[in-house]
Amino acid sequence: MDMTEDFNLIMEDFLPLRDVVFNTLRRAILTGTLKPGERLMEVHLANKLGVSRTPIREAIRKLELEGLVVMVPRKGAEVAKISEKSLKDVLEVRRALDELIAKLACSRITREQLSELREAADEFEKATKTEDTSTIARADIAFHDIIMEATGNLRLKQLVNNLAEQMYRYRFVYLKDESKHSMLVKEHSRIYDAIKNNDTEAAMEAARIHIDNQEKAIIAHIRMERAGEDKDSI
Amino acid sequence: MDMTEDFNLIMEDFLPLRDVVFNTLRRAILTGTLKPGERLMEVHLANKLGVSRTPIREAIRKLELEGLVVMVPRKGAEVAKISEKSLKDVLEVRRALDELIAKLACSRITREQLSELREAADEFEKATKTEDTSTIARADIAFHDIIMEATGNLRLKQLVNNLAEQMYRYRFVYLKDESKHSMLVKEHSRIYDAIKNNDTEAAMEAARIHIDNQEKAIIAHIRMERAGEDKDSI
DNA sequence: TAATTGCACATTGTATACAAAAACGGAGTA
DNA sequence: TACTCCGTTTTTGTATACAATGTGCAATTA
Repeated sequence: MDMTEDFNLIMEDFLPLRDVVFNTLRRAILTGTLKPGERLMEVHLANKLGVSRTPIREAIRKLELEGLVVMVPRKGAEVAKISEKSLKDVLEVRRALDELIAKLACSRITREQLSELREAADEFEKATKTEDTSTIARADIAFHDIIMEATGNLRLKQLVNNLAEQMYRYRFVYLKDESKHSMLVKEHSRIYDAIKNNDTEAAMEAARIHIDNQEKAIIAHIRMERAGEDKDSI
Repeated sequence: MDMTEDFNLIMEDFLPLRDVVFNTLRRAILTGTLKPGERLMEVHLANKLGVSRTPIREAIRKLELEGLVVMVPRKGAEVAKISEKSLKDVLEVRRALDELIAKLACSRITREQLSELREAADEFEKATKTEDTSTIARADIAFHDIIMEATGNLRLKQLVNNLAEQMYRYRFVYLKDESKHSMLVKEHSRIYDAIKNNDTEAAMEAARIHIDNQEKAIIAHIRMERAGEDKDSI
């Protein structure tokens, strides 16, 4: 192999190698270091990461079930391609789940969580002033994590995390556009207000709008990206 | 080991052994042959199924990500315990997804699918007359599969399948009770009518009621089961 | 008797070896 | 040139070997 990919083992001490490899490969896929359609060859990865084939294979089994890689029989694993259709599918589900999250949060949020949420919303507004996209992204995640936590539903959390990963590489898209920042701040405020007032309908509506806007930005971005690239896979 | 579990390799020809093992173990867990908390010891399973440890381990990695087994570090895998809380979490999510399915099916179902759905509803009614629970279960699954297919959302299908598995062993509970059969038939009819008339609100409502009734039956069953058993795990 | 140490064994974690199938390439032929 | 056949190589699929860690039991000691 001529190319030297720029990823290395993510050392999380005392985790089994398979999990270390799993996290490493997952991050590489989600950040785009491993590109859609790229083959994952076991010996190659094993040499690159300095482990044997066994942990590599076990990590690939998990990535397979997570949908990040697809297996071609007797050929091995390759990074899953993300079509516009599959992204729309994901967003369709996320919309429903985000509405559920908003609804549950309304009835279950505690006083402390509510004040944390207020702070997180303020933090987000402050972050949009810094113009640093990754700071903004962190603040956005923090805000939504609090709402997620308030639902008290672990399974829901797990599912949404998994779905969120599928669109990870597009997260920055809708945060980079400064003209949208004030709108995002307003949307967060609406969500906060609705939850505070225990107004289920308003909370769900606000969550829906929030996702809709993300969807528009992401789809637009993908179309652009596709126009500039080669063919049918994004 | 003194006990002889009654499961054998499910032979699906030309699938890699790891997938055969995966299906075998999954079915064993879902049907209760492998009980919650039971340890999955690699050599034991390997001998029992007549393969080496490698496919066993790879199958376990997938079951792990699916949530059917949990790993205890340096101790190995054991069948996940299902608490009432986690089941409620699952059902809460399923309710939202089933409403989404109903909504999408309303707007996207084709003429053929609609007539298939009519037939499936009739088949279900017929099945309830046979008194054979597994026949009824099959008919129920067939009915819901058609609606699922009509949504055209693969990701949604995948998620719901996974969630459904978590409650698989309780599926029979709400189908065994004959007194509920006429109600189930009515519920299916309501769902069919709503979808046929493209009445989104009614379809979602009907789906919600359908799940609510399942939830009640399952929770009641679990409480009974728990009362008759030992301790805190179901 | 109760506690503790140490050893043997059981079990997982990781690496390697072997088998089989598919991909590749080159020689030969029309 | 285009095409096919055949062997070589690469790569996955499966099995086994080795390492490391935990667990239980017995023997020893206070």
